[in-house]
Amino acid sequence: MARIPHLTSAEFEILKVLWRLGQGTVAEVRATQQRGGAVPAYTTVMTLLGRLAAKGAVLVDRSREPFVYRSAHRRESVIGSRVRDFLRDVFDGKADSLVLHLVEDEALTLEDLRALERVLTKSSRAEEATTAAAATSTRRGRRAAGGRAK
Amino acid sequence: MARIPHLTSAEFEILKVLWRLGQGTVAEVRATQQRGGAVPAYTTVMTLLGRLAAKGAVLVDRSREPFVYRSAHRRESVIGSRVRDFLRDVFDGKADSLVLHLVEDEALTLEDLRALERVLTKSSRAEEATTAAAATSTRRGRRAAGGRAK
DNA sequence: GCCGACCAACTACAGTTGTCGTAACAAGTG
DNA sequence: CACTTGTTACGACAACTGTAGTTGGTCGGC
Repeated sequence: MARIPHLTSAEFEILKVLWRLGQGTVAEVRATQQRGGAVPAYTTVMTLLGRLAAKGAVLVDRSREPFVYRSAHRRESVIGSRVRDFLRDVFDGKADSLVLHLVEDEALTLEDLRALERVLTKSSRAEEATTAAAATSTRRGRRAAGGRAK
Repeated sequence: MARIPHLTSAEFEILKVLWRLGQGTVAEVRATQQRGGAVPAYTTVMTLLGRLAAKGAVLVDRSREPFVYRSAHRRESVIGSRVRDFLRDVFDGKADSLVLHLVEDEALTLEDLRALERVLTKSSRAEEATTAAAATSTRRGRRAAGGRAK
């Protein structure tokens, strides 16, 4: 599980664009960056992509010019890392505390929670089915649920 | 609803201590700061408390020496602000996306979710009851569920 | 064969953050 | 009283961040 380097907020924004595009040149990233109003200078985007490349967060294809950049990690991994950090810093690592807060703060309703649960119940059943199928056929299986802290 | 100023991570740690203590002097905060191993220098804590005071995040009682500091905002408010920022930056403001991620990332199990729901269902019923009682008796009421975005 | 459009490499720079060191002062102690 | 101890007020600083200007090379045209 590759460790995700620390990303500043400007860098993270760049990554989000890269995930959206799949990959892109400095100019493409710059054009896609849709934050309200001002587009950052070309060199600003370049600097950021350079820093990201330096810390291994993006890969650069220098065989083509202009260089083509893409994220070195899947979106889910990076976001997962951010969530874990946030959880550790703010909720002492306890995910249920966060969800509880969300509901109490009315960012989420009880109904949202139930809807989510329905979706998840269904998908988890589907996954069990495919896992079982895979197990009996290809014997490939998938990584079982790892041990979660506390 | 007082706007919470932006807090750096070191500043937030100080606030956490202050909430734990209720209030405290530089020395007390410093002693309570329990991060693994190294205690920060006395002046480091002072600088941080000073910066927090400067941005209105903590209140200082200078009538007593050593000065006594305490958070200017309730824990829930500050955390709520942090959560909202995080949600906006990482999940496009969608709380349900975050919870979905949590479950998919196994930080939370379906069972945790159900347990949470049970707790919340019970407390929301209790709140309804008290609200109704308050409404019929003192006419005081409480802020109704505010409009949530989207 | 010079020109403007692109592009990568550097350099720059002010602001922010995390951590301290020093000076100066009040109170307690031998 | 000379010292030690606990405090506040300031100043410092290196690392990190967000943003961008400058330099110098390439390439397709006119």
